[in-house]
Amino acid sequence: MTLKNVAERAGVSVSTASRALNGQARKYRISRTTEKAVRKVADDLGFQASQVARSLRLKRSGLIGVIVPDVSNPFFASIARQVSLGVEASGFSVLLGDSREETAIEQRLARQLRAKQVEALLVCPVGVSCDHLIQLDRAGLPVVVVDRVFEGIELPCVTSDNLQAARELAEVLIRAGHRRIGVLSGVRESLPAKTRLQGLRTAAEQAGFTIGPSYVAGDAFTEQSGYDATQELLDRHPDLTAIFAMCNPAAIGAIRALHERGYTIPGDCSVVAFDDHPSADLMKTPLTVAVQDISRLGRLATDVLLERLDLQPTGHQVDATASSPSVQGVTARSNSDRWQVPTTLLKRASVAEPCR
Amino acid sequence: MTLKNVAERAGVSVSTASRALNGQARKYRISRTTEKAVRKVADDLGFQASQVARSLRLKRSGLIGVIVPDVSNPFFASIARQVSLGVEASGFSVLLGDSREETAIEQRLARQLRAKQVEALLVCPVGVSCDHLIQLDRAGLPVVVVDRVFEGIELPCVTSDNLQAARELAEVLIRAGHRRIGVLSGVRESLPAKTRLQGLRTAAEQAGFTIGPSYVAGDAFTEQSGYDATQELLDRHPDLTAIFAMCNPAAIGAIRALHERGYTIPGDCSVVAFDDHPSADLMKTPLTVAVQDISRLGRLATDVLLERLDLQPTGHQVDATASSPSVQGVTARSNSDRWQVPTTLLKRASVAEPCR
DNA sequence: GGGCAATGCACAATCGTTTGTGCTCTGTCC
DNA sequence: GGACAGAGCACAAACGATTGTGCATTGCCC
Repeated sequence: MTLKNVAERAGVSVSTASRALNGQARKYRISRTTEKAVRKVADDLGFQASQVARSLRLKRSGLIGVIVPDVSNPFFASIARQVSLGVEASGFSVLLGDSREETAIEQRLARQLRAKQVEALLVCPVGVSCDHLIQLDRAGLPVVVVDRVFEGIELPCVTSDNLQAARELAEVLIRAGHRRIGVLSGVRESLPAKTRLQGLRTAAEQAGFTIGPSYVAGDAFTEQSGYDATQELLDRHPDLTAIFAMCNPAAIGAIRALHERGYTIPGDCSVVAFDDHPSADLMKTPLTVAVQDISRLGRLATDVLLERLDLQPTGHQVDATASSPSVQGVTARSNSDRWQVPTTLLKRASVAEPCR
Repeated sequence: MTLKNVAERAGVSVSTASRALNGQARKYRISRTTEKAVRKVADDLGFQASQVARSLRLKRSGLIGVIVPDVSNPFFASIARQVSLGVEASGFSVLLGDSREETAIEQRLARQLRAKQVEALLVCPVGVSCDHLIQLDRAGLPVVVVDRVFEGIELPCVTSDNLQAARELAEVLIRAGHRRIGVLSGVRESLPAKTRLQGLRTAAEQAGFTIGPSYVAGDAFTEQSGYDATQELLDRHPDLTAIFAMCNPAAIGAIRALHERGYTIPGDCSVVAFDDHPSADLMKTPLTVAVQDISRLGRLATDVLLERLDLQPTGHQVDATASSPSVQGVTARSNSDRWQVPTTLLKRASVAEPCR
């Protein structure tokens, strides 16, 4: 079914058929009679214009690339979902890429998606570098980075308000009296990890103590890393009274490690973490957590993306504020913007006063 | 960067450049010198052939559509992931669609994806009908259905071995002595729900009792449905001693409902369910479950898809067997095939002998 | 009735590839 | 030296849409 078929069967030229179907009838003075006729034929034949041909001509693919480290992780799945739903209204579809937490794959995917002519790229980067993304952006492919931000990244970034969240989370521990707090870090060089650590340390300083480097372990946002880091911390500081996990999987790992060592939570060791778990209330150890508003994160990212494409955002206006006035000098483009989404603190039973 | 630019800069024609880059040099007697020259220029310019133009010409988009009811559900996310990883090697990308559990949206997405010229569609249908999918398939767009299968669907389907799984799960309850078993059904008309119920009933019959319709409630694979259905069942049969949930979310809903009523698990009521939960061992109520091998499900579906596209499956051979000899007569095409993946039974503390 | 505006549509170029065919050389052999 | 084979490449037609422009026809007015 091509437009040509429709045109022939309607007894008009291809151009007329095209205009009739695209609502350009008035503009090009196609008579109502002709318009209806074409429409009817198209309906009867079940005609669907080839987006490929259309893309070629219009130089607009209607495709948005989304690259995440692991789609089966609900956090990223939710983001992918929000983007998918958000851009759909504007006629876009989402091309999905799973980088399996590897920068090399991320790069390959980015190239592959570019070849498919995606009009924009939304990436949750995996590694510590994203020169390839910056290059793409410079080459004219709008890139938006979500969650795993880096410093001086020169790309529009959407994240949670990690500083504030970390501070609040830390204060829960500090007010309960904890001073020897172990930190399960995510990817060290990533901005979320750095910012959260900074938030924690700020809170500690205000309470009159510091958290030394030996109290920080781990280097990935994974359960395994949380488990290993906890073991490491407990070896180094058997007198640890609390654990501050930078993501939920790490907290799960910590719980496993603590259980293995016979520690009770929060009796022997309190635990707080970033990100909630859908059925947290049914867990043996209901964690006190800083909840990221994932769907808002996804929506915001989508809006930033659509804005960069000069399209109307999807209805829910971009309600976060660009925070940092300007990053590292460089060109004063809008792509040094940072967008932040507030988090919610959820107190649960995993924090008690230290008994040691 | 178009091929034309490359060609000009290399001092050759577009056709020569094309062939040089596509490994057709030998076939069309392009000299090695020219070939290398073209390659170099392309590299220098960072040339990437437009997949859009290429698609138009070759009538192959390199796109696979994946439609699931809810990407943020780890079950579907995992499937999407496997497909994404599996087809990537063959140069395909995945176009993602989220039907939000609504047939109307599913239909719209299917049309939209078809317009984008996807070469195949993998769908986890939401509703009770999928005529639109059958139509697409008839129209030449290969469709593969996963998980939410229907009877007489006339499309290749990939599911878990629900009959066997349900039987095993039921036997855990029956051996413990349960006879009054409440069933939290998923979408009633869906084959998974029917098959699982059948498996349960078969096991019951062998044990010499039956499960009447009043012991079955619920009509969706969701937590809410599980919660409501549990309340309903307990109202109808206060003497219920066990609950058989057809999916994990429903089981979670059941747990909530049971807790609300002050029932203990498994003291007052045992619970078994389909699908596991990643950190099930950390739950207050570790459920006995039939675990679907989701990634194998996804891989198998991908392979079936690639086979329908006449491509080599992705390495891991299609190891499940087409079970039903033939469905409902109709054309003896291969698209009446059923593929099944075995499940694993995981016994945990949620089952005890009935005390009432 | 001739001029002019408005109406209604078709022609053809274009987007960036792929690919069948045909043209021009160069060298070899008789 | 002319025929001929083969090597090496260019031409041009697709693929299926969009869109600027130009060609008819009609109606109206003076």
